[in-house]
Amino acid sequence: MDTTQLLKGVLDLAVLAVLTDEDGYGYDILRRLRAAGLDDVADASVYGTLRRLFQAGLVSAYVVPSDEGPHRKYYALTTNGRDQLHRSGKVWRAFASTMDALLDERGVAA
Amino acid sequence: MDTTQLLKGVLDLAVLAVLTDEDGYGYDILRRLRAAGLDDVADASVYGTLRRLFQAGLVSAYVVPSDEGPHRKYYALTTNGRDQLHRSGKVWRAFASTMDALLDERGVAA
DNA sequence: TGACACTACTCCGCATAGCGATATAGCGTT
DNA sequence: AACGCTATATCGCTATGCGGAGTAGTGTCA
Repeated sequence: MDTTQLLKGVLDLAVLAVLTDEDGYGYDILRRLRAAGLDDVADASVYGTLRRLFQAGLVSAYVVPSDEGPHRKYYALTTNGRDQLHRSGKVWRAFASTMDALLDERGVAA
Repeated sequence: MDTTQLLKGVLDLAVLAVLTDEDGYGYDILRRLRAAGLDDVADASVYGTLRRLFQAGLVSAYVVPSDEGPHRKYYALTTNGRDQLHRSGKVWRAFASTMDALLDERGVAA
């Protein structure tokens, strides 16, 4: 199968999570996600996600000029974003447990 | 957020998995999924998934008349379906581990 | 100088897939 | 007759990740 479909609904969560490390700009967040093992994330997906999170008030944004390239648009978690992160985290854990149990009981092992 | 998005790409896997129990028809598969904890699965999603799995050759189908209602369209795993189930299972486990690690390292606990 | 590569962001349009609504239909219960 | 449960199918909507193209700034290397 395609990991593309698995990302649906989870990318928001992953982006919020890596932003707990420290504020970050799109391209950097992309690198953090890939470093975390989400190799197949496309850049357009991250930028799109950040725009949605911003519109939802889960992250704030500020632009910083850079010496070594184009300007950077930094994003930071808002209080709402932090709350949402923990809510979504719980939902994800519950969902993953359900799936794991479903597979375990039927001998679909890793 | 919505468990709807989390289901993307996983419903195929879940349907294949519950079919290892025994052959099943759509409505029954829906009940098995809900019994397994996937409460929010909609019937249309299951029927759509079964049609796709059938077209992909992962399940076979046969119709059985019923004494207690409308006819039932039974689906059974094919060899390809069984192979796919284990492949998809591995992909899912790997993906879930990646996400868990990403969340764990940032203190996003359940 | 020109070609290229990496960084960094944006926009357009596509594809996938789950869902709500609706329709059809058989059966049992009230 | 009306309702509800079982059972399937179809239509169109929607969300969201992605590919591709474009725009820029910087540095490298021949």
